[in-house]
Amino acid sequence: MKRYTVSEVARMSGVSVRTLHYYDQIGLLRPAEQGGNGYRYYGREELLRLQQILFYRELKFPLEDVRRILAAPDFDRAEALRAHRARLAEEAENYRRLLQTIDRTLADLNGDGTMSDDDIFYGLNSPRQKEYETWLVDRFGDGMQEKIDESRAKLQAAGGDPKIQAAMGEAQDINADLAAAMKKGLPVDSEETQAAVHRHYQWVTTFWTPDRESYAGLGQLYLEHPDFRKFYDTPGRDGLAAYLAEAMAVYAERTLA
Amino acid sequence: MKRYTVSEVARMSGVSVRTLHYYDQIGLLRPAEQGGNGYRYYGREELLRLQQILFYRELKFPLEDVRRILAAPDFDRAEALRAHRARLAEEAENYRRLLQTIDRTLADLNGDGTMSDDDIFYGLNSPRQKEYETWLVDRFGDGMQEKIDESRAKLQAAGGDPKIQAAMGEAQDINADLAAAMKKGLPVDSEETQAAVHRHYQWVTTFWTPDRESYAGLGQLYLEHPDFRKFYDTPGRDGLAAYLAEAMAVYAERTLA
DNA sequence: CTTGACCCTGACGCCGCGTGATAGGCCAGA
DNA sequence: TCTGGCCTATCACGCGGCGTCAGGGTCAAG
Repeated sequence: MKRYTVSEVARMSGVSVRTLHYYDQIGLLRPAEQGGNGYRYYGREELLRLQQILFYRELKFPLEDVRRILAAPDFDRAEALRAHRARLAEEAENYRRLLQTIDRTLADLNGDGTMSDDDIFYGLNSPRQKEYETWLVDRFGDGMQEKIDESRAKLQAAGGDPKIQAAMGEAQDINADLAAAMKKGLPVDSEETQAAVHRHYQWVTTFWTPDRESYAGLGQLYLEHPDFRKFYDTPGRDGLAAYLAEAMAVYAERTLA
Repeated sequence: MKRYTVSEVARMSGVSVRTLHYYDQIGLLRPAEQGGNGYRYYGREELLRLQQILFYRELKFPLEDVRRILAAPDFDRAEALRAHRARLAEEAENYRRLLQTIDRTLADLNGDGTMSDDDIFYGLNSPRQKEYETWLVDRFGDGMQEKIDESRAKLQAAGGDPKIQAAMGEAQDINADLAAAMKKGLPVDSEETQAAVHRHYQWVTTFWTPDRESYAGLGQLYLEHPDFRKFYDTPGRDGLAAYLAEAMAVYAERTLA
C-alpha cells in the first residue's frame, strides 16, 4: 500500500502543504497514519477524499459544510448543491450588476475624470425594480423615444413591413429549432444546439452586436426576466429559457470576442 | 453647520457604528471634529466622502485602494475602474462556470444521492486545477464525457418551478385575449381590450411596477424591439405588438399615475 | 558524519468588520 | 440633584482559509 508524504500529495493535488496541515487540524482530512516521527502519511483513500473536498471548495462551500457533507454518507448532496446553487446564482447576478455599474460610471466620466454625485450613486443598492429599467436602458439606449416615434408610422401604416415580418418568423424558427434540440436531450454544447444559437446570434445582430459578455448576459436576461422568458418557457417547452441561456453562454465563450 | 453623531451617520448611510469606528481607525474616514468628550462628529463633507467610499466598497475595491483613490484627486479613477472591471469580469465568469458545474453534477447525481468520482471533478478549471484534471484522467480514464452528455437529459426532464410556469402560462393567456380582441376589430380603448391590458399590467407588476410613462414606454419597446416583438407578432397575429403598444398607451394615460 | 532537503509545531497576519466587555457622557424626568 | 436609560468611547477576540516566517527534528545520499 503506497503512502504519500505531504509534499507528494501537495504536488499531485495542487494544494499547499500548509493546506494539508490545516485540513488535518480542522479534522477535514486526516492522514492515514502518523508515524512515531510525527510525519503525515496519506493513502489512496485520503486522495479520493481530497478530491471531493476540492470539488466542494471550488464551488465555494465553507469547509465546515464540506466536512458535514462528507461525514454523512446519507446526506442529501443534491439538496445541498441545489441550495448552494441558489446562493451562487445570486452572487453571479450581483457581479453582473457591478459590471454594469462600472460601465455606466465609465460612460459618465467626464474628460477630466470627475464624476457627479448623481452619477456615482445611480444603480446602487436599487431594489429589484430599478434593475429592470436599467437593463432596458442599457440594452436599448435611451434615445428610444425618437427612434420609436420615427419608425412608428412605417410600421403601423403598412400593417407590417415584410422585412420585419421575416425577422419575426425567423425568431419563431430559431425557437422551434432550440426546442427540438432540447427535447432530443442534446447537450447545450452539441453541434445542433450551437448551430441554432448561432442563428439566434445572427438574428440579434440585426439590431445589436453584443460582445462575449453581453451576449451571455442577454441569455441571463432571457432567463431571469419574465418579460423575456415568456417567449421561451411556453407550455410544453418548460426549461427552454434556461437551456438557451446556457447554450448562449457556451456560444459566447467559444466564439465571441 | 450641522454635526452628526456616529449613530446618526449610521442610520443615514446604512453602515454600522462599528464600521465608522473602523474607517476612522484605518484613516479612511475621519470625523470633522472630535470634541473633548471623544465623540466623533461628522459634517456634510464627510457624508459625501462616505458616499464615495460606499460606492467603491460596493464594487468590491479593497478599502486600502479606496483610500488611495480618494486621497489623490488627480488619480485616474477611470483607469482604476477599468482595471477593476477586468477582475470583476473574471469573477463573474467564474461564477457562471461554477453554476454550470453544479448543474452538470446535479444531472449526474444518482437517485440515492451519491456521485461517481468521474462526475465529481468535471468542470474544475483554475490553472492549477488543469494539472489536477490531467492527473485524474490518467488515473480514472476519460469516459466521462459521454456520461455527462447522456445525463443532461435528466436535468431538463425534471421541469421547473410551478410558480414560474404559472406566470408563463398567464402571459400566454393574456396574449391570446389580446389577439382575440384585435381580430374582432375592437378599438384599443374598448372595454375588452383594456381589460386584457389590465391583466397584462398586473402581470408586469410581479417583477416591475412602472408608472404611467414607463408603462407606455414598455409598450413602445415591445413594438420597436425585435427581441420583444417576436413574442407578439407571430404568424397569424401580425400587428399585435402595435396593437398592444397603443392599448398600453391608452391604459397608462387613463389609469396610471 | 555532514549536508541539504524534507518534516514538524506554534504563532502572527490578512480583511472587514461583528460582538462582546467595560467604562464613561448626555439628557429627561422625579 | 439624583437617577435611569440610552448614547458614546476604547480594547480585544473572533471569523475563514490559509501564507509565511521562526525554530527545531528527521531522513537519505554521499
